[in-house]
Amino acid sequence: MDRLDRKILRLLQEDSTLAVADLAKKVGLSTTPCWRRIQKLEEEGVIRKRVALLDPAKVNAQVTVFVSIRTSAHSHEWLKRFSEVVVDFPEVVEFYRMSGDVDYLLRVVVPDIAAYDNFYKRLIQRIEIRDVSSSFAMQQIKYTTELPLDYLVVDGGRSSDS
Amino acid sequence: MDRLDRKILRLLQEDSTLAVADLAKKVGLSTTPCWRRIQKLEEEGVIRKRVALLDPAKVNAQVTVFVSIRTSAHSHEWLKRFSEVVVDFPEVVEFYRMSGDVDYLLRVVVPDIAAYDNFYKRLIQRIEIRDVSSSFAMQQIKYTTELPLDYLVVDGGRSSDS
DNA sequence: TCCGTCCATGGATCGTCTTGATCGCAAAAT
DNA sequence: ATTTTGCGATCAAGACGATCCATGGACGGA
Repeated sequence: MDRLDRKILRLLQEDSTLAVADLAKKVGLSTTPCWRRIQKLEEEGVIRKRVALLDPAKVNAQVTVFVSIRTSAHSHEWLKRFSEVVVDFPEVVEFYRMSGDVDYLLRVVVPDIAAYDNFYKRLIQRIEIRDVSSSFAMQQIKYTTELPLDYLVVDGGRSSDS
Repeated sequence: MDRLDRKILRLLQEDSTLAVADLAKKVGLSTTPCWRRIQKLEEEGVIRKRVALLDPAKVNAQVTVFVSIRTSAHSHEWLKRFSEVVVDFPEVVEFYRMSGDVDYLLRVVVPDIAAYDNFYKRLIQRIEIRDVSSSFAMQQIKYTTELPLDYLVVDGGRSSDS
């Protein structure tokens, strides 16, 4: 994993439709070794998958709600079922177990407040939850799937190269 | 926008490397009209872009921190500068303006707590912020870039088809 | 010096994309 | 009832990119 791999990852995170030849040119390699590096990154699982990102507004899923859940002392069974139920909802796009005050945090995506209410009802109908609190996002100022590559350990030192 | 478009979107959200011919087969079309639909969805901006998703652990960015920011009455200038500064950090992968108690919510991705501390210092060094509170995620139970397509308005009624 | 690793280059093959043309069906319009 | 219109199916063909192989050269370490 060196500076060149990092460049490749940076570019593919932005646009995975780039042709290998173009990618190679930008990275400063010829196509064959560039192609091999991509293969390796995929084999190693550094590149997990390639997906299409949709416009939330265009698919009528423009409202984000963060749902904080507190759950004082529950059985292992409950936790298991809780996870399964939550993960099943396509509206739940992120789901974290947290430290501190809140136990679980969900990011839920819906068209509007009415749809969120409906989602909420369906959720608490499928599993009993103690303490729930919802916060609505007014605006999504940044959303990216690009992970920072600054922390990658490269063998050639920490060149913070483009 | 009909049931077939929805199927196409569903599949491309999962895996954008699917060949048009295979996609067409799964959708129940022949390749040419399927290809034309994909083009249209891209022109219309329903499909925003195609990207590679990386494994957070493999790029040393496995820790998620949610940062809640409260900011009692600030100037428009401050808000503008605040947004610019925050968006600039590659560690900030999501950034929302919220309703209710918290004013802004960030999702920050770093390798460990030490790196978060460093990030935090760099942030408050670049802009003065009143009230900040950080919550660490212990576990990422679900993370998907797939938006729910159940709310899409299709002309052929609400067939909740595969 | 010798070896191993990595790159550049060129070429060959193969699959896929992309486009155009034509035909047929079915629903909507007149 | 007939026409129009809007898909989709099918066929065909050229362009393009991915993939793989073989060769030769540069560089650093043992």
